[in-house]
Parts: sequence; C-alpha cells; structure tokens
Amino acid sequence: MKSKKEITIYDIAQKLDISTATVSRALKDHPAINKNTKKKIQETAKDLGYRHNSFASSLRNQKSHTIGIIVHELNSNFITSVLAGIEKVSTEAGYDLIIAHSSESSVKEAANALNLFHKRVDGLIASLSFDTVSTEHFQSYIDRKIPLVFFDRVDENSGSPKVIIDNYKSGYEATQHLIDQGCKRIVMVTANLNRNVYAQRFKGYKDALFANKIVFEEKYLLIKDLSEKCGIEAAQQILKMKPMPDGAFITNDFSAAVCMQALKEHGIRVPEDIAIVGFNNDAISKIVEPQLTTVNYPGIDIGEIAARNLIGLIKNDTSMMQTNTIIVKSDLIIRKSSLKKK
Amino acid sequence: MKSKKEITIYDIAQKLDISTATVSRALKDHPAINKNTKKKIQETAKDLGYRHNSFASSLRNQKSHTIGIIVHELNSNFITSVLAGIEKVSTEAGYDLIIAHSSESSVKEAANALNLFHKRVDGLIASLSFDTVSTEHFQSYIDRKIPLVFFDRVDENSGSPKVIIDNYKSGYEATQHLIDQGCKRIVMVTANLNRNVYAQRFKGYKDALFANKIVFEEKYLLIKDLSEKCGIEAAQQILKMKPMPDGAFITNDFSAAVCMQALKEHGIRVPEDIAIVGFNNDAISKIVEPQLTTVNYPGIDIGEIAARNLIGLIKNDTSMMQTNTIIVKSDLIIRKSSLKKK
DNA sequence: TTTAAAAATGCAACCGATTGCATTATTTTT
DNA sequence: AAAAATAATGCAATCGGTTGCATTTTTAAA
Repeated sequence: MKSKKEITIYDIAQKLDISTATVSRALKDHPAINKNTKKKIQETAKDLGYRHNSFASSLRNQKSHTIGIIVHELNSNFITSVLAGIEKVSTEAGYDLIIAHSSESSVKEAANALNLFHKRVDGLIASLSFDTVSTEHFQSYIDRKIPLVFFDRVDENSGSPKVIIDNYKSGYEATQHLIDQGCKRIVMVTANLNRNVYAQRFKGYKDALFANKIVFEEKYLLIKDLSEKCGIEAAQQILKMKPMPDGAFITNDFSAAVCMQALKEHGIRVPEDIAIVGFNNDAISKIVEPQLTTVNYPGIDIGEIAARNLIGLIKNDTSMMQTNTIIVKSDLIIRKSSLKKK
Repeated sequence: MKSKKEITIYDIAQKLDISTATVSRALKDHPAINKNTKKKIQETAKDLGYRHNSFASSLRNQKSHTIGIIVHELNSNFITSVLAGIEKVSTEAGYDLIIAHSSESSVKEAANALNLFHKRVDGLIASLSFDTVSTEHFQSYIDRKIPLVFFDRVDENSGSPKVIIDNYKSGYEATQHLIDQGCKRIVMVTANLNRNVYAQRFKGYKDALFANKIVFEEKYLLIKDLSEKCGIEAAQQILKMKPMPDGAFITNDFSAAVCMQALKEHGIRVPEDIAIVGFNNDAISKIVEPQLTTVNYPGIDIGEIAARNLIGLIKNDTSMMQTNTIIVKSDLIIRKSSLKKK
C-alpha cells in the first residue's frame, strides 16, 4: 500500500510472474484472459495501489479521451447550462473535459484553440467570442480531421456542425410580441452584428417591424457588449430619446434587468411606459420586478446535443457525418415586463 | 504542410541531419543549443507542422502541467469568479485546468477526485459538496504528496491549506447589523451545518444574538439547500410564523432574492416589515428591488490565492509549506433591503 | 602550434501501456 | 491416444520526448 514509487503493470506482472501483456489485458477486462487470472490481477493491482497511466496509454493509442471546450465566458447562466449538458453526455461516454474561456477576445480564443490542439483533445466544442472574425485558428483541427462542433455563436459559413436556435425567428417573435402590445418605437439593444446570433436576431427584429409597417430607425439600434454597464448606458440613451421608446428588446437578460432597473429609478414604468423583452431565460428573469419576458434558450439541451454529436464524430459514427446544422427549439416566454394589455 | 501523419522530433532531426536530443532542446529553448541551430530547428518545426506531444512529455517527466479543480456547482457567480481567479494565475504559470463539478454529491465528488487522480493532475483545488462528511477520497493525494488546496467549503480538521473568509465574523456582523436596525426576531436561512461555512456563519449569528441578549430560537433556524425552491419555502415558513420575523439572514443571494420576491408578493414590505441580508454579493444583489444587503465574498481573490498557493506547492516552494489557512477579507455591504433606519 | 576551456551536439536508455502475432496450455473430437 | 480446435498467455516492438553523460567542435589562452 505504501508508495515510494508509482506501481506499473510491470510490478504486477513481476509479482504474479506473468507477462505485462496479460496484465494490461486483464485490467481492461479483455475477453481472452482467464477469469481467475483476471481476478488475481485486479486484486493485486488494488493491493499495490496501481493507477493507470493515461499518458502511456494516450501515447500509445494516440487518443486523449478528452474533449476541449472553448466558451466566451463562464459568467453566464446560459453557458453554465450548456456546460452541464456537455458534461452529462461526455461523462457517460467516458470523456473528460478541458474548459477554456476566451474572455470575448479572439486572440485568447486562438491561444486556447492552439493549446487544446497541443493537448490533443479528441474533439472540440466552441462558441466564438464577440470579435472573432476569422476562424482560421480552427483550421488545424479541420486539417487533422479532429471533430469540431460549434454552438450558439457560430461561423455560419463554416462546414463544421453547428448547434443553434433559430435566432431570426426568436428576434421576429420578440419584436412581433412588442408590436402586438402596442409598441411603435422599439429599441433593440444587442451586440456586435458580425456574430451570427446578434445579426439574426436583428434581422428578425427588422423584418417584424417591416411586416407591421413600422419604419426601422437607426437610432433605435444600440450596439453594446451586454454587460452590466451596457444596461445602464442603454437606459440613459433611452431616457434621452424624444419621444421616448415604448418598447425595448434587449438580447441578454442580465443587461435587460439592469436597464429596467435604471429606467425604473428614473420613474419610468415597466411595462406601461416601456415594455421590455430580454433573452436567454436566465434565473434572474424571474426574480426582477416586473418579471422579464424573455426568449427561452435551452442551454442544457444545446450542450447535450453538441456533445452527443461530437462524440459521434469522434467515434466515426457515419450517421453524424452528414449533419451540418441542428436547430434547437426556443420560444418566447411572456411575463409581466412586456404585458401592456391584458 | 500536408499531414498524413503526425510530425515528430525524429522527422525534424532526420530532415536536418541532427539528433533528436538537439531538436528536443532547441524546441524548448535550451541554452546549450547554438542560436542558429535553434532557429533552423524552430523554423523546420513550423514548416512541417510539428506539434509537441504532451503525452510523451508527461510520460517522461511524470508531470501533467495540469491542475484539477473540483467545485460543487458551476451555476454560481461566486464559483465562476473563483474559477476566473484560478485561471488567471495558472495560465500565467503555464498550467492547464480540468474542471469537475460534484453537483453537491459526495459520491460524485469522490469519483471526480479519483478521475483527476488518474489523470495525474499536478495539484488539486477543491470546495466540498454539501454532504461530504469524510474526506478520505482525497487521501490518495496526500499519500502521494500531490498538493491539495481547499477553498470556501473546507474540512477544518484537514492538514491541507485552506483559503476561506472569516465566516464567523461575517455571520456575526450580518446579524449585528440586523439587530442594529431594530430587528428582534431574526430568521436564519442556511444550509447543512456540517459544512464549515454554514456552521461558522450560524455560530456568528447565535453569538451576535446572545451578545445582544436575544434568545436564540430553534424555529428561526431554517436549514435548506439554498436553491430557488428554498427561497420560496423559506418565505412560506416566514409568513406562517406568528409573530412574523422582522429580519432574515439568508446565506445566499439568489435564495435571498427569491425569498424576498415571494414575501413581497404576499404584501410584506422589505425592509419595513422584514429586513433581509444575503450572502456573496452576486450580481443579482444589485438588481433586485430593494437592493440586497449582503456579505461581499471576493471570489477572484480567493481563486488567485488558492492557485498561487497550489502552484507554489507544486514547485516545492518551501515558503508555502507552512501555510495552513489563509483568511481573505470580506465585508458587509449595506444596501436598502435591510435599512430600516436612516 | 599546442593546450585548455567552453560551447554544441549526440548516444541511448528511459517513461508505461498496448497489441499483432506466435506460442503454449487445455479441451474436445475422432 | 493422437489430432484438431479452442483458450490463454507471452514476445517484443511501438508510441515520442527527455536528459545524464560522453563526445565532438569551436573559441580562447598559452
């Protein structure tokens, strides 16, 4: 039991006077090994305090049994839900996770991608940072045929599988809902339109306006970073507009909550003076007052699907090969922050 | 550039007609290698698309350059802050992270510990789950002298270094503050008292009551799991008590927010009817209405300190050897939810 | 030019698990 | 009892980087 030095299969082999080949096979329950031998070996392994050396194993197999994940931030309900979903599936399948985050910087994102590449992850799941334009830092994965799955913030032109929601539809529905509530001057607060998710939501917003014969006005489009500060800034800008907007679609619950709070502090009533719709259905959306109308973005499902897909690709499941884009169901959850009518 | 097969240092050595020893050294900038040779090798490596094989390297060095982290959950502002702190320090030092979470289950925690042990992390940072009683699943680390640092939820009897705040003091101050506001019947909502953090906060609460000649009543102590549901349950219990409590110390901001909301829905005014103090200073505490008085728990600092300490231990920095417990500064942030007086 | 010292490079044995193929032991069939 | 079939085990090369020590090359000193 005591351990000056690591126990290897050689130690076990020596002690039992058999070959390392047999030990190796016994430890992984290979069918060709005699039941009794197997039992003896497994017991001895336990006795000696043997632990499998995954480096030696990985070196030999050229497989790390590890999945890399790159996300933009950890500080988000949505992301942690996705991670939980990924974790569930991949743990069941015997894969470990290495999680990296880019802090919304494409430079860090590239560094993470490289690092995980060197770590030889068997596959990668990623969501792009705000300012990622080129995805060439993932090219090495593609070249080496290392499976790669994107979710949420994806490069729409990339050939890699993507797991997303219908952001266009969500944007359209959210806007239509505000219009249905009687809103005519609807502000949209969102982030960098180079990112598919924001671009699509914006497109939905614009098209909904158009379909309802409301002219889109540039001044109602506020591009921010969806941080805490952003919510306050948005509120300030809204307050300055004359006439004041009567609806706001803010593509992040936290920002929406902050913005709503700032507006309320200035005596603006929600939803009477301005109806607000957020995005994500984070826990916070049910706690603020009034409760926030938002778009449900099912992180767990997205994570599970992405992981299942990736593992399928790793295991060379041909049925996965053809999949390019998976669209997960999302829907508008209507709460008080937007209900002007009964 | 094309890659049928992985490029190794042997390929580089062959191409340049030198030894692998020189290649290996050149690639890691060993001082004994001639500048020009080094340059030539590094260029060739790039040309051929060489990537370092960390398995081979780790196998030889018996070092993974990876730090394991076990936390109870990811869905918490505090935890993600800690992770950010750990990440900052460890990335700078060239360590990778493998993050595992136990979902508040000691069984999963043990499984995680074992898995990371097999993965041969160079060190481990952990915060215990609610129901972890024995810490024997960390014994293998101690036996093998793999550095181990706990934070937040720790085993106070363990000899391993711990990074915590003064939970007793925080509990005392929070309670004293409520008393100063005129509260006489103060409910405490917290979690499993086997966990040091909750035990200490409770002790602080009790002592503060005692110091102010308020008799502690068992019925005012609500042991929950600090989830969303818990906030609602707590509110229901509070509503049923006669006379109704006039203060509540809820050791988690999210639960406190939910509870406050539920109380408000029943017409209870905060802080007039009941003053509320939360814990953690999560982002949510500033968004709810009224803003939540809470205890600032500086996650980033804790993460940084824990990581710095762990890396010191890994590198055999003797100055770290003597450290047993590090107490990080925390303080009460007073906001409207508890201000009965001006 | 010879010698001493310093700089650069190479040799080869590790690290530990895996596995195709060969060999030996055991059972079954004839 | 010999032959054939099956089960169990072993041999030895392989994965790719590292490093102590030896050797060679270059530079500096005598």
